[in-house]
Formats: sequence, structure tokens, C-alpha cells
Amino acid sequence: MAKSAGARAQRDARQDAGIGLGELENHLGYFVRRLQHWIFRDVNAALAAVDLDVISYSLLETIAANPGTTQIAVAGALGIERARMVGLLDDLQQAGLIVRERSEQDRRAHALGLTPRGRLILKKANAQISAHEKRVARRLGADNYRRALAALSQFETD
Amino acid sequence: MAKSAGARAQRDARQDAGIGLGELENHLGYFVRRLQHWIFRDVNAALAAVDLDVISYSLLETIAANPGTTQIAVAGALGIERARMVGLLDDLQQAGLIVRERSEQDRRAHALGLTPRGRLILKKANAQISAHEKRVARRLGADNYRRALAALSQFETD
DNA sequence: TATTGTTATACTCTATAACTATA
DNA sequence: TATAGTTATAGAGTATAACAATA
Repeated sequence: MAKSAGARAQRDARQDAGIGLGELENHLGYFVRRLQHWIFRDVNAALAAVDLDVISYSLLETIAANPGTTQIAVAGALGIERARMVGLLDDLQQAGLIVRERSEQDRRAHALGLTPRGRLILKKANAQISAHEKRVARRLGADNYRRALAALSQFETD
Repeated sequence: MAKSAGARAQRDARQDAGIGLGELENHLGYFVRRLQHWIFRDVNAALAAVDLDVISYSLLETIAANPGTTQIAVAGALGIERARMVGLLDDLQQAGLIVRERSEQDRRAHALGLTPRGRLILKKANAQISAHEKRVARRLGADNYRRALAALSQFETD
């Protein structure tokens, strides 16, 4: 029973520190938040090697998967305000990683794409991300990692 | 194979919207963030019925589980800056839900506790939270919910 | 009229440093 | 000297509204 052993070890550690968390320890939201914090820090540390953060990386990856897409489409897919996209894309453009061109179908919109340098940086970033995922898997346990990925990938948001 | 069916349905929905997410869909961090966002919104909406938010609720629950504990201990347990604790506890105190008393062992510290009203509100909050957890479980699927809770509760942060 | 991108504004969260009173 | 709580400040993230160009 690896499960209760791991959970118990954590509870014990907190009780050693003289503080428990009551009902919180029965709620998925609490554990999701803890894991998300750790992942956020680890992935940003990993991406610092290629001078990116997790948001810039997500933007590059989404643009790479949808060449010619618009700012609004990317904003919607990633849950970023369109007002905030402006500054984020400004930075990526200044770093020479993306291009913004007037769309020919709709001249209000910008068609987004990666520069050759953008593709290179993204490739390096994905190597860092791959190492990061391995760290998560090792820390969570390979079985738990697979279970968590399988379970959470089925969650459909509104 | 409920797994690939669910994952496929989501992918299809995004492709219908004309945009995919590339490598992001293989990363646990992406799904954790998505789930965390949904939970955050749903739990805050639920707690609005008792005029709390998720942070205030976590504070009440932690204080209830550790009567007489200090601000620093709670801050450490929940990952909140001790500077931010001040304002958060000010609000809870003004709402008549907690008491801050000088600790008799260490007169620098505040001993924290719930008022009778704090205990009542917390009880009502936990009923709301319980309903929220059921919504998460239903949306994720009962099996996935159990698997996710079991897997994620074993993650130990630094 | 509605939409894309943009700018401006305000509010919250986070991080940091410094102060006070105690230890 | 170090620690608990507090205050103040600056930076990042988020939400909102309004504007120009285009549909």
C-alpha cells in the first residue's frame, strides 16, 4: 500500500512541524494547487536555460501547432486576456522568435508564425520540458504520473 | 477505453475551434493548470454563499485544526507570505470569525482561534465544499477522481 | 454594428525590505 | 542577535473599458 504510506509520511512531516490542515487534506483542489505550484517553479527554472517562461513557451508551442493563427484564437485557447497578449507577443517579437503579419483574409487580424530562431528556441525548450516532465514523474512515482495524466486529461472545462 | 475516448473528445472540440495545443497536450502541468483553474472558480462560487473565498476558507480550516497556532505557522503550512497574512486575518477578525490573542508562552506571537460564529460559518462552508467536491468527481468521473486524489496526495513538495 | 488589436487604468497577488516589540 | 507581527512599496497578473481600423 504505497498510497497510504506516502500520504502518511506527508501528514507526519506536517505534524512534526506542529500543524495539520484539517479537511483540506481530503480535497482534490488542495493537492492540485500544491502540485501546480511545484510544477510552475520547476518548469520556469528549466525554461530559464533558454530565456523563456512557461507562458512564452505555451505561446510558442501553440503558434507552432497553428501557423497563421490569430492573437484572439491563441488567447482563447490558453485562457489569456487579449489585452495581455499584446505585451507578451511584443516581447516574443522583439526577441526575434515570432512574426506578426496582417492577415490577408481579414486585415484586422494578425497572422502569427515562428521565425527560424523561434523554431530553434522552441526545440531547445521542449528538451528542457521533457527533462522537467521526467522529474515530475520521478517525484510522483511512474505509476502515479501515468494515472494522474490519464485522469486529468479527461477533465473537460466549460 | 474511456481514457482515449475522453481525451479524443477534448481534442476534437479544440480542433473544431480551429486550434490545437501541440506538445502541451502531453504535459501533466497543462492539465493540472486547467483543472486548478476550474476548481478555483467553482469553489469560490460555492463559498460565496457563506461570504468566504478559498483562501479565507483555508485559513479557517487550518486554524480550526490547530487551535492556538500562530500566524507564521499557518503561513508556512499554506504557502502564504507572512506579510500577506496580516490583511487576510484582519478581514476574518473584522468579520467576527477569528480571535487573535497574545500568546502567553511567547508574547511576540498571536494565538489564533475561531469564534463561535467562525465555527458556524466553517461548518456551512464545509457543506458547500462537500458539494463542490462532488461536482469535481462527477465531472472527472468517479474512478478518475479517486485515482487523481490517490496519485496527487502522494506528491511531496520541497 | 461587431470584431481585432491596442492602450490605459485599476485592482489583486507576490516579493522584499524595514520597523516594533519581544525573545 | 534573532523572531513574530506589522507596514510600506514595487512588480507581475488580471479585468475592464474605450479607441482605431476593418469587417
